Amino acid sequence: IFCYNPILTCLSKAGKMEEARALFSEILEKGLTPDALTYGALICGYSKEGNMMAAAMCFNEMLDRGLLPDNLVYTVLIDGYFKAGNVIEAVAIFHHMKEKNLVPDHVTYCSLISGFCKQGEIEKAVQVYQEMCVEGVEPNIVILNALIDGLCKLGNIQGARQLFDGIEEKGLAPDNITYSTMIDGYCKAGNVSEGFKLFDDMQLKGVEPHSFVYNALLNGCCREENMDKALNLFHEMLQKGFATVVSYNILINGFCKSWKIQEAQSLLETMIEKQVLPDHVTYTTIIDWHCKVGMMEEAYRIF
RNA sequence: GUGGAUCCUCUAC
Repeated sequence: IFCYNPILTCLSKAGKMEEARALFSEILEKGLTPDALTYGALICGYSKEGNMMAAAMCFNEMLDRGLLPDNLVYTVLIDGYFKAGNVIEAVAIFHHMKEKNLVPDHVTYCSLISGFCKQGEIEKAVQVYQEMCVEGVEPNIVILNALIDGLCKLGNIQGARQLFDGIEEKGLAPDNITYSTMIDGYCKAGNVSEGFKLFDDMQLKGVEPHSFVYNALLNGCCREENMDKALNLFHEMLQKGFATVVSYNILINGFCKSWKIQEAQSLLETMIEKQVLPDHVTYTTIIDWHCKVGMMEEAYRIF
């Protein structure tokens, strides 16, 4: 079993659950006894791919064998249930974990907070955050990022900004994700200039913006249909090597929204030249807009 | 020790 576990872990991590399942059957056929790590690997893998039925079966089998799931197993289950939209089960698992006297850690709390945020239940997320603080788990930057994002996405940009402004007095420092979250929040709220202000601030603080930050701003410019500004930024990105397939997708969509289908089309050719592989988003965007303007022949050709 | 958490783009739902 000690030989099988690491292989199983690798398969689960790579998302190859059919193979993991086959290996697990082989373990049973050989008369070996799976241990907590064996089940842990399977549960992680299934949860990650959103197969919560299979994850739950493994979890129950594990309990039936008298094996004790650790913090990590509970956390991936909570995370998986939230991502599958099953808040009830996620919360039930959290309670189960506490009944077993396990101590939820940063990652567990973060999964709960982010999960509630994505379900639009920000007050629950805040409640968990407060409970976490009472339990003596100090907030870290990842947790604050999750909360800030939740507030932004629910349109509470002021609340997000308050949390953001309080980061340093907690002895923490905003990172690239913090900035890209806030900047995206401002851009989506229609306040692109505040996004650029934060973009300057972060550089003054020595946090070098990476591609997500640029992409958020790029998208902000496109939403304002300010394609000149978008192109300026894009050239900076090209120079710094931060232009990804997402950056191209944002620009292509921006041009399409401004009815500049030709520009979008030539950008598609540029990206191919530059060895940036178009993905399904690129093609969905281009094809969708060709349909919208009635260029069905061309849409089919690209398809 | 090892497996877990947070940010950007399109369409549809």
